[in-house]
Amino acid sequence: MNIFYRYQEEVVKILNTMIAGGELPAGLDLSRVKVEPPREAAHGDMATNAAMVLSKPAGKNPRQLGELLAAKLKAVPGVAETSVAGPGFVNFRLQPEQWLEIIREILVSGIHYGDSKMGKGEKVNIEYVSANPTGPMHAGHVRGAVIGDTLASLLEKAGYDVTREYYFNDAGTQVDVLARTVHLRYREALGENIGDIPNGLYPGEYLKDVGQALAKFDGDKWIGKDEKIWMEPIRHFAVQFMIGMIKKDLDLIGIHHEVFTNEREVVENGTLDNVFKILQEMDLIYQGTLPPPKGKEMEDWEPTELTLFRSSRFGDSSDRPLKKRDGTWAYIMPDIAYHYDKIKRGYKWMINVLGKDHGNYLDKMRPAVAALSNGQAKVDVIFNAMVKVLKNGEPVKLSKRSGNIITLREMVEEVGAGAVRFFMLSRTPDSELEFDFVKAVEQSKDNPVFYVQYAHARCYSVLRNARTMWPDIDLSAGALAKANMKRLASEEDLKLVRLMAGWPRHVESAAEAHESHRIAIYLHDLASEFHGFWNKGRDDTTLRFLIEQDKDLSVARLALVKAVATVIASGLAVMGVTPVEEMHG
RNA sequence: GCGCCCGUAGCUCAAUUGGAUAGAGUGUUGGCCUCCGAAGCCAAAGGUUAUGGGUUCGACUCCCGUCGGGCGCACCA
Repeated sequence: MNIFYRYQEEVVKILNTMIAGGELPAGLDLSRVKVEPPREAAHGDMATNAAMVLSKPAGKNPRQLGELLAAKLKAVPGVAETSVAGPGFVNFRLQPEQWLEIIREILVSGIHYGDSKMGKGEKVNIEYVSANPTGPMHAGHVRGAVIGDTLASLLEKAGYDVTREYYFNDAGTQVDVLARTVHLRYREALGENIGDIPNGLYPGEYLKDVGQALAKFDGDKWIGKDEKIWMEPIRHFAVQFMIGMIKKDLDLIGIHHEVFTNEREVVENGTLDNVFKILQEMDLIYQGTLPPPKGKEMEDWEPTELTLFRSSRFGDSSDRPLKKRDGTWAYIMPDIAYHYDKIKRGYKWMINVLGKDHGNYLDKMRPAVAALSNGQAKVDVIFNAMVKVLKNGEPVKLSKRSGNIITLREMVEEVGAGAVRFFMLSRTPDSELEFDFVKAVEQSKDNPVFYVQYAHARCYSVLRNARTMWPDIDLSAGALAKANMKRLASEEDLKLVRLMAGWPRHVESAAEAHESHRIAIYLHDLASEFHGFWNKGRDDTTLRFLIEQDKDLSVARLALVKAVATVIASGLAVMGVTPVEEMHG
């Protein structure tokens, strides 16, 4: 259990005793009482807001209440000293052993340090990538892919039951275009001179592979036939091929979805009709005419009676059409049906990672999900902004082979999967990101991937040197956990430990906010603290990790170093980045 | 015009979801290698958090207005 909760419980226990003893009025709401690390380390190890939160309902001066609480808190085992500060914060320090215990916990838990039960095993569905199967993965897809995949890992670490899902549209006009292009490439594969790819078809040369595969598979059976005959089989063939290609691309950055759902299936298996019926039975469907959009000049607007969904009952700005005027389904209908399918599969949260240009997707889905789940399920959408791909500050030249895009494969081959993933998480999703091929492999502190990896490698460097110094030393986590941690008495030691003690809190708050990029920020902080410690050892020999004359202290420091490496590895694991034990090059 | 997102150091971005003196990197200035990896570290400097109100013990964070930017705006995917 995370150490802050432990002391939060102690604080609540004290408050309850005070209520029982009449020092505080009964019926106080203690849910807002928190124990957190103070912003300034100088204030203490932990701080509680209890006195400030309760002063009004308890009718007491916050400082006085704080003094009362501080006095009682001081008697709690493990607490070294307490004080009241500012508007009524109760700050307290723990006995160093309390902190040092964290090192043992990290060593024993390994990469699972920071795992939480916050999610209570609730089912969460994260849908990401979801690119249409018409081409290879490219720069435009990578960011959402990494954000979604990392969020999935993060939520798993926080105790949710996560499904990684990919939804692709194989029912729209784009896949028909794909089929036509593939037919052309197929004729080419069979020796025909097709000339330039006509406008409106996909120019990328990657479709040559599909054409060739089709030629090998079906021979010349589609030559000279009418489109009506070959459209469906070739579309199917091409879509399957592209999905296979996308899976291979995603594998390059370690992304593996568990469930692939296609739109055609949702339509053909009747889910869509079923959902419409359900909405009708709920009396949420009617025939009506919407007012024109406010203020916008619509030259072609004319009042039309459409089949409408009463989404405004669920917070939407207006009702929405589910059928076009010709009676066919509006485009949001399959999406609604798909979400209904997810609801039926038991998800409490449905998270969707989309590009910023999808604007009001959330507004459209939320009412439908609220209606269809009876308010039980929630949708969230993470919108991510564009990635600008640069090389030394200059826009990267586009590749002909892939159809004038920068493919994921090129990115990974040039800088490695770890750097790609780390960079994609280095900013909040909604801000634009520059991905520079040169910077991503630069070996300096400007490069956050390098900086964090370097800290990890340095840890292992220390461990290697320890073995040189004491060839028979046992560096296993189990052995190091038995080190004499009390020797870690310097402020530098404790700063690192406190930071690592906060890892479980970061995991939980990042998971709750659905913000995977915070992991990268935390790791950067930790790496920075470690590099700082390392350099202090240059001036002050008592702060070296390895001190030949003092093996007892050295072993304790080795435990600390191993713990740092473990927490970094734990964070990188969430990000899907492999930690390195040595830098090379 | 309506809705959503955003506005933080010269630049690129954080800020433990309402906490105490708003932090990193870059750029500028000055230091640190007989020493576990200087691929790094330390120090100085840089701010009325776009702006005006409000909510409360306390606001970058929540609410309202204004200014500025991005995206989306009946039935097109």
